[in-house]
Amino acid sequence: MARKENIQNIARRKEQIIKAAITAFARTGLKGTSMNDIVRESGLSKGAIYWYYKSKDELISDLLKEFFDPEEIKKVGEVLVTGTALERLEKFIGYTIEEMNKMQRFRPVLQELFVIASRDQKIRKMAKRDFRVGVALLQSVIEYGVKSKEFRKVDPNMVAIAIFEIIEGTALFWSLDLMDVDFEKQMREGINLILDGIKVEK
Amino acid sequence: MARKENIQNIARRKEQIIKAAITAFARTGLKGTSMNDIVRESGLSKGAIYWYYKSKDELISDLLKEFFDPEEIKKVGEVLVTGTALERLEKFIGYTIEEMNKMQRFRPVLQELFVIASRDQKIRKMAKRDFRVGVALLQSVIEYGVKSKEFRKVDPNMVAIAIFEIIEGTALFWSLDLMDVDFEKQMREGINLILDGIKVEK
DNA sequence: ATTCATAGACCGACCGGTCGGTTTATAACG
DNA sequence: CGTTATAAACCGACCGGTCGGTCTATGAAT
Repeated sequence: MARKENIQNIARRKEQIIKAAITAFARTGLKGTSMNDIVRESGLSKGAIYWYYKSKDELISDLLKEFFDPEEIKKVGEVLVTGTALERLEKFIGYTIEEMNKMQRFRPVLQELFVIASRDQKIRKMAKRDFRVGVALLQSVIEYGVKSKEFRKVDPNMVAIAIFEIIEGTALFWSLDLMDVDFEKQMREGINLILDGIKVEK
Repeated sequence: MARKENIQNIARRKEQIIKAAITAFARTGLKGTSMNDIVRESGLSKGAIYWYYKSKDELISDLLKEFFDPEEIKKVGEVLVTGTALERLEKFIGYTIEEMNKMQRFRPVLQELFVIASRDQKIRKMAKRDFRVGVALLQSVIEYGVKSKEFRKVDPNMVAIAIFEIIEGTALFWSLDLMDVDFEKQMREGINLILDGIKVEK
């Protein structure tokens, strides 16, 4: 027999290509980036890229998994099972801010994926699943707070979505450099505004 | 004498082209829509469109003014000078919801403009000016509420931005069909959550 | 141990087609 | 007739994708 297929190497190469693609996409947008741009950015040849991905669409499909990965947020959920509701929320917010900072450069790509999602049912479904996992996570923390009498009786789903709106809204305004204030501060204070309204006075 | 330049007619034609462009862009995106698509949608010829706009970029530039028009929001400001702070806010929210419903079909175009704005300084400046006018408006209402003792002492700028985040966040989730609840209800309740926290108890 | 055969990994010139934009022809109207 | 307005044919640049070919790791045969 001849040379064996090196699965580990395939994964490494695909990662190399995806990373180059995200960088290029962040710079010039999904449609504005040609395969030749990705070729240049990756340091590989066009033939190599088409060896691993049979089309630009397939490449983008793979890239989507990096952005809409419910598994990752589920892992966060596992950590949110100790402490008061407020402490759990603080942990969640801390994680979110950390993640946002890490992804800042690629935020325009995510925003563009939202646009595509509004036209493409398949992508919209991925975004929806991701959204639902996140909301469910926050919702469970709010529910816990209501049960432990930290929060007054509220609709946990609605509150969870509202907090998510603050998070996504802050990220949007931040990526457009609309606010003069610090992104982390604005996000924390925005969420606290909501929490102030549902906290039970001592 | 030459035929008189019919300014009214030019404006009508331009509007016809812009309207067709927005419709086409909403369907297939800015880059994904060719000039020929716009030609088809408008019912005019390519020559006609290039008679009124000398490039696709110039067309998009004109289109931007429809989406980032500070004058329009300023008009709303003029109406928000009577009643209690809460009544003024209610007026503002009502106007926002009405506007969102009207623009629903074109929301993906706006979202796409945000993406472009994150890469294009000129467009970002337009978005920023629009944002600032809106925030200033909301902020003045909050300030009024603080002065009239309806609201407790809060940072009006921060609260205004938070409300805007709820608005934009709801619009985003709505356009992606992420929420199962009604968009208007979610938006109102999200904002009320914030207001509950800053209202002075009677 | 050396040679050979095979298939995975990779390269870059090239192709058909589409794009934004231009030019040319013609109609409408003063 | 000259000007304004519109339509249609056309252009070069560029795009996604292909394809013939090269290189290299590895098992089989000698």
